Amino acid sequence: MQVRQAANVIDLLEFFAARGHPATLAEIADGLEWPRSSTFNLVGTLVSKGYLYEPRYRGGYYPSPRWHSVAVTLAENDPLPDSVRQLADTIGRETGETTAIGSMSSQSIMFIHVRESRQPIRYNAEIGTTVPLHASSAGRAILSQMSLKEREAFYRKLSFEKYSDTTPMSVARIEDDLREAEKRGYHQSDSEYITDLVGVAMPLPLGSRRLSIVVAGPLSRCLKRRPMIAKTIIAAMQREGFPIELPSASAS
Amino acid sequence: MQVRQAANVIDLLEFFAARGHPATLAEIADGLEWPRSSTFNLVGTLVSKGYLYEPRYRGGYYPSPRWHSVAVTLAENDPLPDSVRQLADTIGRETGETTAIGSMSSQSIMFIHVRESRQPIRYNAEIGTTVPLHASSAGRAILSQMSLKEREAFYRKLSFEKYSDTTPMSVARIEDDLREAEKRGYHQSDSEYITDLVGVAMPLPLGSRRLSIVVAGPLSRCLKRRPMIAKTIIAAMQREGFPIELPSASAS
DNA sequence: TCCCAAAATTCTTATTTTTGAATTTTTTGA
DNA sequence: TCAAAAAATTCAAAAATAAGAATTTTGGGA
Repeated sequence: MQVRQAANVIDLLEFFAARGHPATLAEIADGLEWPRSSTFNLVGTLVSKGYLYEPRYRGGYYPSPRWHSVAVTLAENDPLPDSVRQLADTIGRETGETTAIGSMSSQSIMFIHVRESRQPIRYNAEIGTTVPLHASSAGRAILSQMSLKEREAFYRKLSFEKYSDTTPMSVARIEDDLREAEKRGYHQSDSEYITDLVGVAMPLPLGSRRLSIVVAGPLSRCLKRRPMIAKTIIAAMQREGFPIELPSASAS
Repeated sequence: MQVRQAANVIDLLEFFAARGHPATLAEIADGLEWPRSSTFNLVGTLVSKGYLYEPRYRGGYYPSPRWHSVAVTLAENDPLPDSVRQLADTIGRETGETTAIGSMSSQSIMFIHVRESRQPIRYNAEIGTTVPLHASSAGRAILSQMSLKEREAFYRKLSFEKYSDTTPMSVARIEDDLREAEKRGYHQSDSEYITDLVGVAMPLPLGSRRLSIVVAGPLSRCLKRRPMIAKTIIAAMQREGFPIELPSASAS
């Protein structure tokens, strides 16, 4: 069950991030299509908590700098090593495509670092974007780091949803993909979740964290380049001292 | 009316900021004294929004780096000039007491920048801390920048709450304080809101923003030093080119 | 491999919250 | 200065949620 007002807090935060300047109650209500009275209650709660304030008298509300100080504290405690950021940056520069670091998150994989391509047509992802674990190369690069037992636990909860014609729709198909990736030496995807989107991914174990690195871009530019992109990723990983592993799909 | 689940999102965020590492559902539920099922729903909502993730498989949840990227965007759009931060730092260093920049926020004043004293006994405030507009020197330094008409609008909504023996309990008393501050050349407070806390404040108009700067510390150390602290504040403001104003309490 | 304890997840209704409409306050323009 | 419009705030019925208890799943130890 979704907690509506928790989602509303997030929507309000993103509303302000997109807007970039204060908004009155009426502007918030109109912008998010919320009833005035609901907006009034939510804003009042966040004001009383110290997370919204009125920068100018009757000039509307804006998130207080407290968000920033809390977020910095959180980020300091959950550090992604600079070497990993640099790896993504290097690979992003060399391939010219959007490059991201993925981490498992429930049924999905979440990007915890993103280096966007500058091409006019590119894969637009941001930190926090999630994609299905089983229907993406970044996801399968994480699945391949799990034991068969762990994967089976995951499959038990998985409900297959058809995002496109190429979305894998069975456990057998996913396991096949993992075996093929092992032979090939890298994970790949072709419009399984987002139409026209092609990806190449490698597992990126980091201590006990299971991460993956993925390069993704439009079909037109990337489909044929997949082997070359994989070569670029693997070369950069070796240069920077990351282990190259594609554990057997049947490993226990 | 308070929106419970909005407050819960904030509490969860601060729970993680204080904890510094991932927590399982059970740990969150115990730590915040929430029912398991409610915790389950709230965490699920934040996960689906991309604001919580599982850094390690079954290793508990942690806020995703998305908080950080959104908070940075927000902070970039609501900049407090570096000159103001430097002013607070200078004054904090020179007085040895906690120094803050206040901004109006509904019925209160919120600290949007804080430079904490390093003394073992000191005023502990953080970004986002609020204090009553009428019962603090930082607040009256903001009130003094408002026209009588605006102040009257504020007084109409004000409900007088007795925080201590010296809390001002009438409009006349507040207006008296403003007049005295005008003669004195600075605003001051003595345990009006927090017992044992003494403050000295100056208005800090910044374009159309009405800010104030306040130095606050324990009674034992600060009561007699108030004139000296005021001198330090004013000298620093003049050096750094900030206007010294104590608008008449009766200005329209 | 099985069993047990702990954690996660589901389910249902009593309770709380949401929100449309009404009211009050503030701002704008004449 | 006044009137009209816009914004903020209140309120109570309607609707959605919270959370206790039950169930299922997981991980660790024998």
